[in-house]
Amino acid sequence: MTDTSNPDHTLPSHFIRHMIDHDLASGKHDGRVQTRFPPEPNGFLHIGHAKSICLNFGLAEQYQGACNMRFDDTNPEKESQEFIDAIKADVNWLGFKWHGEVRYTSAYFQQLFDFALQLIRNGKAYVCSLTPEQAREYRGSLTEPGRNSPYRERSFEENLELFLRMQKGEFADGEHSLRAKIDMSSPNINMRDPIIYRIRNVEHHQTGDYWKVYPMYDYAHCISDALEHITHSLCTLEFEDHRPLYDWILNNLTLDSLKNACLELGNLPDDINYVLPEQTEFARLNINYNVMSKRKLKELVELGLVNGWDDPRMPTLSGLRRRGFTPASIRRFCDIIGMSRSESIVDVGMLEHCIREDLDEHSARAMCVLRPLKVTLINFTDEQAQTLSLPRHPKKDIGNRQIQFGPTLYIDETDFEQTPPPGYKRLSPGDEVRLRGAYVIKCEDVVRDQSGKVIELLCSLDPATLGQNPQGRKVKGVIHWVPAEGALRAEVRIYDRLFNNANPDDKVLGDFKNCLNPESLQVLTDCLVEPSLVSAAAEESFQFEREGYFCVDRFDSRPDALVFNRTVSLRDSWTKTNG
RNA sequence: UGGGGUGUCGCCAAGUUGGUAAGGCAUCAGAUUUUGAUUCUGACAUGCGUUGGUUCGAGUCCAGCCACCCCAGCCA
Repeated sequence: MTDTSNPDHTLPSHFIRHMIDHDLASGKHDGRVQTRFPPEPNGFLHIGHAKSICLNFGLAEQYQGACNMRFDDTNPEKESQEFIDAIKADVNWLGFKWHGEVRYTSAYFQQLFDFALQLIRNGKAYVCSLTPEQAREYRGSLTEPGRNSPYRERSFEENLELFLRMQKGEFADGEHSLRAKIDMSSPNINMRDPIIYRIRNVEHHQTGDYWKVYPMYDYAHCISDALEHITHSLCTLEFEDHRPLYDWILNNLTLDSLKNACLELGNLPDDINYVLPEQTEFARLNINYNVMSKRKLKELVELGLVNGWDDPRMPTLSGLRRRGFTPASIRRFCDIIGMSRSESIVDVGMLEHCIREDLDEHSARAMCVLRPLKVTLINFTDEQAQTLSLPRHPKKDIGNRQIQFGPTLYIDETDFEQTPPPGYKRLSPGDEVRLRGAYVIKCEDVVRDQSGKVIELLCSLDPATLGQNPQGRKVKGVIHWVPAEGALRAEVRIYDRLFNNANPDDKVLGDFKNCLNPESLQVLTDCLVEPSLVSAAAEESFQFEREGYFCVDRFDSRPDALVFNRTVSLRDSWTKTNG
């Protein structure tokens, strides 16, 4: 990635790296680091997932280990192949390579089922026939212990028979469940005989209609980790209370059976010491002015409040991509936000900083006039027209672009002010300004329509100012422009934050949708871009000088009808302090 | 009022076995600049949720408070 051009960027230390260093020093996993990224394919990935992706894949890279890509697909009702495809595309786009083939928890359903049989045989699991409502009642509450299920002491023969019949499809959803026999009075509710298998008579996107019982996350995840010989199982804070269960499941299965299954799957080099995986939690990512929950993002999509999962205003990876964010900028962001166990809300300015940093260095410059205002040069004729050559980048030598300079051109409406405020450095009546890469011009007259709106500026040009400063006076400002001859019409989509409130999740708002920013999308259809942009490729990024960074929309832009998305504006210390 | 966590600058976040508060973002000031961009320079926590205690010395140890987050899906 572009990190190679930034030798200053060193990997920050954090508690997970410290832990791994410690494990490695003690020889715990024979010096191996095996991680995994385990999304459920029930939605699109967002920037919060990027944190996890960068962590898991990044750690594997740093320690010469490996990171598996695994779809945690134990709940067929909410999942689909569409999401699987989108997630794989996003991870690839971010630039990470997973170890071997893509894994699926569903590919372990048989092993998982066999391990359940083992638990039943050893009296560690039983079939419970309480209804969901009754089960909730028996579970107790946060402050009161639960009560044992009346089915808790069924014989193992009966449990075995019932569980087999559950899988045969003899029962309706919810009629029975398989539960781990742990402790109904545990202060940790996850340990009150958690359900590990439920009946679901539905088709699974990977396994079809073969299975009638599906394992729960807590049961499947730890075993899947063990089967893939994961050394460090990293997840977010809300799973902290699940860790005792993660360990309980693995510790109540025989180590040999786990190891053998792992060996059979080819996930364990036979000369290596088999150690069970351990779960470690980190804080999930929150960014102000954004929502990060899959449920809320899905709601925005389904209610049509945004134009799909890849709407450029969405914090999804596909949205950020379409907006013009680069994989390098997102990886960099994940690096600088750090890793800790304290819940925090990162300023969206950090993300903006990362994309500006990347695009400033790598994107070509170009000129685009968002709101065209005609300028006619009164002392310059068609015969004097010439071709100007401007560098594509102010610091890096990536060639030049050609621009026609003639007597008619366009500047931005906002670069002219009839009565300029103090400190104004643009064009105003009787004043001079430089046209970027060209001459200094002076506003001699203003043409208005009946309503008084300025529709044209008549300016004079100082022929001695091409490539050099005028004698005896200082010209304060530089503005961008586009030639009337050859400029291309373009649509430019300007995006603002999706929410007006820094914390859309705040309960006092009632609903997060109450603070949607009605002006988050502004479409400008009469923009003019310089001729060199005819050859702009889909997704290519440019800095439109003095405006910001823009990319060619990967879906809607055509050579004869260009569409640009503003990724982010330039930093601006002028409009920040003035209107 | 059960259990599990977290509290270091406006926002993130480092802080080895206690030794006298890294860095980034943002902000402010100045320099350079044919992008009010970039770049550069400088400023920005006697303070580490709070109250006590131990100590020559505490963000780091101890105790008590306070605040916030997570958990009662046959979701993940």
